[in-house]
Amino acid sequence: MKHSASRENYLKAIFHLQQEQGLVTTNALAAALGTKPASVTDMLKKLKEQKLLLYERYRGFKLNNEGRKTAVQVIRKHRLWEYFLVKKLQFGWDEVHEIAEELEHISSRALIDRLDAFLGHPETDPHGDPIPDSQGRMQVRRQISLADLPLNKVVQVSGIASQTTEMLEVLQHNHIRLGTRLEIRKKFPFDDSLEVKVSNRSPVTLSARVAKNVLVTDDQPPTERRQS
Amino acid sequence: MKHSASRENYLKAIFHLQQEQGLVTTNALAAALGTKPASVTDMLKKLKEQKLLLYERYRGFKLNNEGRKTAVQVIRKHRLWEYFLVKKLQFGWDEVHEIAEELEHISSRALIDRLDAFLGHPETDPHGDPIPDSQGRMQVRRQISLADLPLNKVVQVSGIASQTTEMLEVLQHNHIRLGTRLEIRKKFPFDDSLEVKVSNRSPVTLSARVAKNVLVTDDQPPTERRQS
DNA sequence: TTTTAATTTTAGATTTGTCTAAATTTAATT
DNA sequence: AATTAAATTTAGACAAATCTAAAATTAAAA
Repeated sequence: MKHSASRENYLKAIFHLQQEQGLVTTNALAAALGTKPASVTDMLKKLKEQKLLLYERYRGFKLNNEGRKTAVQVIRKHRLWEYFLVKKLQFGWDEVHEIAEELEHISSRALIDRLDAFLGHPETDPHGDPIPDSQGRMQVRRQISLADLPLNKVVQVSGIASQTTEMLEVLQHNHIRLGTRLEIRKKFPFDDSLEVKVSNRSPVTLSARVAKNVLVTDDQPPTERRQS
Repeated sequence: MKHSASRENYLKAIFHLQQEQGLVTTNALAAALGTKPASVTDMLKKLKEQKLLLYERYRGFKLNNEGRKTAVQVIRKHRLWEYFLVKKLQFGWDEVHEIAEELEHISSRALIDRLDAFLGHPETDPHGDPIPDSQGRMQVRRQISLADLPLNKVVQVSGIASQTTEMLEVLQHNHIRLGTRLEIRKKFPFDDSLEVKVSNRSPVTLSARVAKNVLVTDDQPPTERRQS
């Protein structure tokens, strides 16, 4: 099965929205893809015809098994390429997303399996997101949002939900990156902003908006995998 | 300047045909691209509008400076990726062409420059073809066709002109690959076939068709580079 | 130098993915 | 329950890249 870059982007976006929001709406998908709702509807019909999607007009949609499998393979490719770019080509973790968006659409299966081996079968990408293995299995991660973290509990940054350049700029400015250890010192109910202590630095203040998009784990990364 | 994959393929094909045949025809280009002459004409008009090509209807065409520069960058990407696939991912030199055809259209300049550095600025790809540097300069190679080689002169295989799977299969079967040392033992004028002694093996016979596509150098690879 | 053949180009159609504007359906409010 | 608002879909159009079939041009042969 060969899919166009555009189709793959739709599948990937639907997959991610399914995970986060449970149900996906045409508008949300259009926003995620930077396209228009009408275009989304057009594509949904095509994906349904190709049996990648369960869809009935006006009544919502979700990936079926085949669509999910394809989406996970695209995510696998994206994250392996990100890992390659950071670990082998010395890119910064905040520079690789755009490039991986292109590389993820290279179709060769042999390529990605050999790349995986070359990299030593990494389990998480440079943003802390789990990399599906060649069977589509992916680590389960007990991530919570920094916004939901109780006071004075030390955790490790394990993922960034919204990876816009603007967002990553804020984090970089505050010396927050994957693996950074931090804890919440104070919460301001007025605007839900937080005072956060990062490693051995002086405390910084993060807006609610930023905090919501910083994902943390209080655990060592677990090693179980489960079927996607 | 961003160009579509299709435009880049046209530029690359025109560049190669210019080198080999001197002048390029619509039919030859269509054949090289596996497309129809009418499609070529359509694209020529677009490339002319984008000022990558000198073209007048019915009167032939060739790349201008801008078009040549773009073509060379695509070739650079193609050959660096091939080198990466063979040297880092352990692909065979006869397996990488298709994959590099996709990878060559990834647009990031930073990516290709870092890949180049990661690979140690290689000068030739796994098929023996020179890799243009970041300025588009490329090694001059004194290659001649095996078909034009005199008897009993030991040379090294330095390039394969026609890289079809079928062709590469013949070469692999006869243990001929890049860097292989060989000499011609006998020429058969009847069909221009050759008896060739490969390294320390027993002699094999090659058809004129195959011999024409095997390129050899009698020299150490020269190190001058010249502007493309 | 006509005539014939080959090459190249145009004309019109098709596919993929997108858009705007209008219509339809569902959800929310009064 | 009727009305208004929001979300979604259809209808029709467009750009890119391709195709087939027919026309135009150039080259080759008689």
